[in-house]
Amino acid sequence: MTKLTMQHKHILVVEDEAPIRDMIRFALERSEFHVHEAEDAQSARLAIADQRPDLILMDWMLPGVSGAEFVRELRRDSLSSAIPVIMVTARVEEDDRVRGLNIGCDDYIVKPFSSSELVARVRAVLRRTLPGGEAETLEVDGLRLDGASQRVSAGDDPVRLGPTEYRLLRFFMSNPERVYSREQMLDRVWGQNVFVEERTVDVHIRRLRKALAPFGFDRFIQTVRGSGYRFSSRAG
Amino acid sequence: MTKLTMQHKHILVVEDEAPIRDMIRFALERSEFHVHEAEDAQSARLAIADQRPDLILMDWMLPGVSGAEFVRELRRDSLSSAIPVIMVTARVEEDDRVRGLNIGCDDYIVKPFSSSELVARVRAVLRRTLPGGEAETLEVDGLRLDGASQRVSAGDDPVRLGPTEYRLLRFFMSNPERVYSREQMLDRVWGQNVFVEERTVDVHIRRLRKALAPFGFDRFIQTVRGSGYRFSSRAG
DNA sequence: GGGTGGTTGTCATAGAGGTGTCATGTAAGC
DNA sequence: GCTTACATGACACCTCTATGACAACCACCC
Repeated sequence: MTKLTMQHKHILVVEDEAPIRDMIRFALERSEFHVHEAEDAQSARLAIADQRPDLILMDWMLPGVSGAEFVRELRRDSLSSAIPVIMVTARVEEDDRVRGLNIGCDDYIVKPFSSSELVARVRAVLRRTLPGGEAETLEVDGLRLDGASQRVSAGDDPVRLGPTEYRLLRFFMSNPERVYSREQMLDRVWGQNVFVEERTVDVHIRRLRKALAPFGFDRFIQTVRGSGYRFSSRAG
Repeated sequence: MTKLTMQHKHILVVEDEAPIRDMIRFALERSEFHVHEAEDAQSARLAIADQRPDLILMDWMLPGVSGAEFVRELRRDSLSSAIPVIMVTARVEEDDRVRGLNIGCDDYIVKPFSSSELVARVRAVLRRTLPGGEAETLEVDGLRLDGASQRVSAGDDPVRLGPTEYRLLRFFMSNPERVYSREQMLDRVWGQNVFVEERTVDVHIRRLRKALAPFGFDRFIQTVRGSGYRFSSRAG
């Protein structure tokens, strides 16, 4: 497990209104987070590539792109697909659109909010997503997932995985010995509020198993009938 | 088998102000949840024992006990320790709120809130906590049931169980040394209001015994003629 | 622009696997 | 010995999962 202090975590605030940005910065820094700022999508992209923040706090309304679109973009890129996102919305925007669309954010917070609420939600999301930061290297019995290079290998042989299978495996390896329902997996691998059939998980499980099978590692991906799946190096 | 869809989940609303209770009930029922209500801690206790809700929505300020205290109480009792709790707080109470997520509740929501925010948070929490229910690990004399991985092992050997047998064993292990009638077992293992022959319990008892027999643990499942069954590590 | 190779989500279908009920065998209590 | 209650094996039904195929989509290159 990584360091338990979530202080010193880097948070990127993407918000075009300076007063709100300041308020957020003040609240977070008082709680000992490191804060970076971006006013628009473009500078956010740079900041992400540059700083590799641990969490992104993003306004729903950005000049140019909509928040939803931007989150989708982030999720597509393997560099940023693992970074949790908290969406900031105004109360008036807070209806169907925000949560009906395919946004893959991890939580959201409604303006106006108090600084303690902000900090609490940031902490909660970090707590949920922390283990398996992203750059970490995970290894189980010769199956190695290198977060920095985004590569998976079995012994000396490389394992070819699609982006989704990679994220799925990373999720499993950072949360082993534990059953997850298809719904939970959609939340944590695909992103929250994404409208995807639950059965789609089965298909990606199969693809992951297929890629691991030549090395015998498909035995790690275990089906728990009626509940979901589990990653475990021990026998089923 | 019971359907696992999130609709039809039972939610207990613990709130002393009738208007807010009504608003919550309206919002949740429109989203096809079943709602039960309680005005204070005492009637909440009864409702929990009686209805076994899937989620509790609790006001921070209750007459008598504080919400925090009540959550702590719920977490201590094995009957309720696995039920997720969303705390409802007023904006003025926000100082306490930060502690909210450390208190043992799963999320919180600030008054005034919109019904869509309420429903979204309820759904999110249910999604996170769905499978398996209890995550705690139970062990008796080398027979181990691990809630997180939904796995049962006898010493080092895994024990293969179907879903129903797993739930049955978990029920037994968390309520040992006590006789339960077939009807009680149907209620607590199959779910209330399920139309199943009482004799079916016998069959699942047999299946459980069969799975445990290779390790000698079938002796824990004891028949009490005329009454039902009992789980006990002591001789029958 | 139009391929091209790769990835993704959905569906249809096949196939395990689990479930509830019954018929029959066996033990317990009187 | 008789009655009643439980144990057990078999079985038809049904739910859940595995798998292959496919069309839509994307990034990239010619």
